[in-house]
Amino acid sequence: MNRQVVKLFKALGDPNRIRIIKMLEERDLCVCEVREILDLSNSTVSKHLSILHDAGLITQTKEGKWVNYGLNSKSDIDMVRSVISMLKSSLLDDDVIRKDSEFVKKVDRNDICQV
Amino acid sequence: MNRQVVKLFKALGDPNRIRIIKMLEERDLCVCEVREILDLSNSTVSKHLSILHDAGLITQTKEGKWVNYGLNSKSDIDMVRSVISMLKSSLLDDDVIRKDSEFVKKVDRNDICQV
DNA sequence: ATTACATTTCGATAGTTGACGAAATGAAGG
DNA sequence: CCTTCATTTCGTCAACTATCGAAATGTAAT
Repeated sequence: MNRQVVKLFKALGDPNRIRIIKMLEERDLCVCEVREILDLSNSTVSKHLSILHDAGLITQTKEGKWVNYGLNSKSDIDMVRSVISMLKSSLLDDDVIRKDSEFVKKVDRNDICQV
Repeated sequence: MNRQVVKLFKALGDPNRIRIIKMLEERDLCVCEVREILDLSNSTVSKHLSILHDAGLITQTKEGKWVNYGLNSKSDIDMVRSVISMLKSSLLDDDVIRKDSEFVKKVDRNDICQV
């Protein structure tokens, strides 16, 4: 059967990846910004992002030495758009998610990105 | 952070559980009907159903020696209702899902349930 | 072309998951 | 209360996943 749907839900079945999706609601982010917020290694964050990308949930664009990841809100796939908009109205009262969002708003890539 | 959301997506991140959800769109089913269709052991099916139940996606009601599982379309949780209705309009063209649905329509519990 | 730094890939490892069969539990009817 | 049969729980095992650090790759500026 259709593995894309399973892949989509699998991608969302991890707390760190949900946090990433919610952070990307604020703005596009690079690997090292996400690393700083989630407090994981670069390689782990890169892997999480590639899983989300593979599921069609996020886009990936090069900008100089950075790779910007953003929500794929314009996806061709109905279910991807639905899930993204569904998540937009969820977890609004979650402390971790709220803190993450604040951090994303405040932080400047040039301050925190030094591997 | 809120583990319920993660639990929900984890529950849906398995092809057999997606098949179960889609079967339950046809009608309520007991463990051994699902076992027959998915061709898994009883214990495995029971586990899958308990994961879906734990995620709030399905209801569980005793009927004599059977336990009927059904979609929790009236859930209090927005995201559960959204996901259920989202899945209703998905995978309509999937061969496995279509075959499963046909099977569910045709089959009688009393014919197939003998462990 | 060398350095600096962001990112990805690789190899290893601990923890989780999906599967089974066997044993335990529960419910209905003799 | 004994049997039957649906279901759940338990113990085990193989496969998968999340994580890390190290090595490899990519890109910009010196």
